Amino acid sequence: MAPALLGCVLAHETADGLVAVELTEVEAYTGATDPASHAYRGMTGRNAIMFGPPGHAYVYFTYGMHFCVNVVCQPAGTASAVLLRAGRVVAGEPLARRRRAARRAADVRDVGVDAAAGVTGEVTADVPAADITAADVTAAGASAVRTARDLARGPARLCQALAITRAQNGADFCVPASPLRLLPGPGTPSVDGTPSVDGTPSVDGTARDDIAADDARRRQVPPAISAGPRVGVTAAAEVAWRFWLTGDPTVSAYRLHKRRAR
DNA sequence: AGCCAGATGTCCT
DNA sequence: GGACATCTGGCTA
Repeated sequence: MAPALLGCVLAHETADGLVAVELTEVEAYTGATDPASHAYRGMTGRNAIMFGPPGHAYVYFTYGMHFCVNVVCQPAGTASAVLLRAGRVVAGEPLARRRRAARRAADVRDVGVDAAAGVTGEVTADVPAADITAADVTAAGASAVRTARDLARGPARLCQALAITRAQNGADFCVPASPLRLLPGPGTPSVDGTPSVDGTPSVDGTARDDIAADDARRRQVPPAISAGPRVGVTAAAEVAWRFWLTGDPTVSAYRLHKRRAR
């Protein structure tokens, strides 16, 4: 299921508008046989959704501040899920950018940087990085999201960009009327390996050059899929169940898990 | 590339 | 009561 989800489009429509991402990175967790899975030790209040029917969202809260979303993949009774780790924004980029910038400004304010108070609405989306001075960065809240690639690059960033929280835990990805939907995308291979042409969503006009160039490339060459160890897990750290679109700039950086000192 | 803080839910002893 | 987490962003070197 995990590599099959690459190239599919995850869309979430809220009162603020629609944001959609093409999935570029995922991780598989098999449940009862997988020491890294939340379901490894059986059902609990948190992981109950994973034991339910497939096609639903399992959302969990971690590190005291982040949400991550999984797709439940096995029939009811068998816990198994695919973590959605990263994607490229293909619709609603301005809204995604506002959500990410708002989160960053809040973080900065919380640690007492007054400059963050001035951050509102759009950030420096079209300013070349070289033109941004250190003072500008500080004035903008030290950390405005400046590149399209980072909007959903990482599981918690993806949830921020799509406004996925605990409220979406258990949501059905496969109901056409649902605000949260999972759809075939431009990079979704057909059964014989030929990329599908139908149903290609239009990219709204604000995509950055690096993303646009990569979009153009992937329309000509079917994206290759790479596999490697999962990020941030201690148990079963060697299992290569992380899958991503080879060379895609929106794939997150690999980080070895580090245990926190007391 | 590596180290660190942040902030809280979850699950174990 | 306590360890740790399917993470991110800022900093140092």
